Amino acid sequence: MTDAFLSPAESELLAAQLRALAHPARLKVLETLARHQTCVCGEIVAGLPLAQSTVSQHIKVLAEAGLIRVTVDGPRSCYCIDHAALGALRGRLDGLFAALAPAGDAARTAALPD
Amino acid sequence: MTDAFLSPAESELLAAQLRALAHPARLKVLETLARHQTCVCGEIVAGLPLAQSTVSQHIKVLAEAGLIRVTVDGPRSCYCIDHAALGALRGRLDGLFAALAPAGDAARTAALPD
DNA sequence: ATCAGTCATCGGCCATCGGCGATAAACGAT
DNA sequence: ATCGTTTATCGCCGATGGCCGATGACTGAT
Repeated sequence: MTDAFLSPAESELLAAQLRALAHPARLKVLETLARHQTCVCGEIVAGLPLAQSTVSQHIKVLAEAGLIRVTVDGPRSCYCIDHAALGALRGRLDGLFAALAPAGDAARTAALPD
Repeated sequence: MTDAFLSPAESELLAAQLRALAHPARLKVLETLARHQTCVCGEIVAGLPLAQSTVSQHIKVLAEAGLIRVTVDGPRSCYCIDHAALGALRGRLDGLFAALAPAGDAARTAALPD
């Protein structure tokens, strides 16, 4: 484990998923999806100060990153958080933070000065 | 806790830091910085297939996101990971993942099917 | 068949990103 | 003062992102 913490492919994947998360609107979409724990559709649009087409784009980004799943349910689409993918991402992030921590400082989980 | 998991300001900050992380080159910069646990300078450039100016830009992005700190040391600049900021970010991410998890599923940390 | 509702996609607009080479700025050494 | 070294900044470019309105595809109901 002294060679490379992230393979190029891993790095690319992690970066892609982080990029999908790295937008307030998309964070809000995920939050909305989590609140109604089952899938919703146009409610996401209602909760954002953006046009429907824009929200649709954001949803697409999240879906392409594999963070949410789409289910076509009649005339409307329902989305839900892919908890497995989110968990995997969390694992990757844990690995990243562990790699970036000073040497073997594995116990540095929740002890923050501020 | 039924209202908003992320305030608009929090959301903005988190998104900004995630965006800083969301690039393979910048991940590599952080990795390099972590390996030489003290600050380095042009070694970062040597470890990347990019021009010096490009790397400098990436470093700037990381610095502006508050993830690394710059110390001018004579003619050369030394960078080091801001572990406090990284820890804070990790905390924010933990909060995010907790908020996105199904209801009160706090124990879903490392049990992933795939 | 027609209409209304829902969502995805298209095209356009502008801002930002990511890359580069070139240049400037700061410093140590000669 | 003049180099050489190191880093930051400046244009420049193509590509991408984010936003919108408009349109299209699909469905269910009339």
